[in-house]
Amino acid sequence: MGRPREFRDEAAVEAAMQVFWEKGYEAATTQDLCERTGLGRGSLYNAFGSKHALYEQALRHYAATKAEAQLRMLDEPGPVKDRLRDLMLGVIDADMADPGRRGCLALNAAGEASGRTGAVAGLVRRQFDDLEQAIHRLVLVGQASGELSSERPALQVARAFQSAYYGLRVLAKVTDDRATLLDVVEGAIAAL
Amino acid sequence: MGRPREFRDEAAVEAAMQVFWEKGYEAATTQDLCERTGLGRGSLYNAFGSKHALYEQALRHYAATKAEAQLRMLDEPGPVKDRLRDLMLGVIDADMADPGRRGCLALNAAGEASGRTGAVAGLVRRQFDDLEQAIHRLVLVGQASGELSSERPALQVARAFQSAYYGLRVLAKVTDDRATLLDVVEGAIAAL
DNA sequence: TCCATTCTTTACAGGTGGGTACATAAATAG
DNA sequence: CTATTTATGTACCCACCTGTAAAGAATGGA
Repeated sequence: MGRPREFRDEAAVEAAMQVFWEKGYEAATTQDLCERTGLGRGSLYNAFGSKHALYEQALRHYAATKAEAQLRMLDEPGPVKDRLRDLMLGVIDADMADPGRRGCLALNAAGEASGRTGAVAGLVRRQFDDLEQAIHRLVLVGQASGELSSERPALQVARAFQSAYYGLRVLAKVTDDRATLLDVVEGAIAAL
Repeated sequence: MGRPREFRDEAAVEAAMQVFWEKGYEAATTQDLCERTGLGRGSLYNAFGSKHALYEQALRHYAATKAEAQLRMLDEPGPVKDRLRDLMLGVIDADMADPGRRGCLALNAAGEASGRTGAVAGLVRRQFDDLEQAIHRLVLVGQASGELSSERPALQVARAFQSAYYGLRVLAKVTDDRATLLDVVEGAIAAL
């Protein structure tokens, strides 16, 4: 009972996520969050408790939407190499189309000192682990079908690819040269 | 003429670099900088002008010391694969020995929104380019001597390795599992 | 010795940060 | 209709942030 919320929690978290994504945790102000969510300070603190708690919610929301979409992309049919290549090409398109060069929120969180301890570190680690597992499964499929060589352990291959993936996202932040990023993609695929 | 400085500029920049490295640009306060450098606010602002200008100096200092040391490591004699492997193994040792998990300052700078525009972005880009060139030279050497296959363009190989290198540094921030990181190393070397 | 110059110290300014208190509004249960 | 519960809006707190002003301390040169 009691007075009902005038907003959807998820919509507010989505808006907050955008703020943290653009500015990072430290640089984002509670005023930014109020403006973007459309909430007054009272409502925002009543609903989420603190800036940091809202940040954690935003990271969870990112995992459940953006990161999840990436993982689903890997489950589509077709050759394993094509799926992994499409994952990287999709990232290049998305990152270069974004004028703010926000990159990956989880990766940004890992970069800030506040993201290397406590609950945030756990959320980031989980997203990294999920990606590792998804790639690992895919490599196993490729090795089973004979598309990929089975000379090296699947987990090692998966981890090397994952690493190249994060490196790609880092590079996409500082370079405007698509050719550089495409070299990374072809290099990573050739290494499978 | 005039009253002489009571400190060495480089020592102050080194101390400031440590602060930015540990906390990031946004979270570092001018008070942190004063305490760590041992300077009063007046001296600090007189010498460096602003927090942001000092940040740029710190990045330059990082490039001239830490990053430069990495590049020199690549110039030592021996097989190309060994040199590139040692680069990565050195990073694993350094990153895991660091309780603060600070990682690479340039990479951290790229993660913060303030590091994606203006002078800071340029400084970061330059460090990335320097590493790309160093690896590229090394791959060319390896291909010329026959140690590495010449099937793929040296620049592509170099860029893929560089990408894995940055991915490794990202992963080193969130995982405590050395085996994961060693997989990345072996995967990246095998891809040469 | 006196001056111009540069550095150091201290105090402070103006603004902004995250967070809270409180009065008011909107709903339900009885 | 009243009591209770929950949400909203406003006003506010106070700690802290970056940057500056001003006065005193060292230097070199005339």
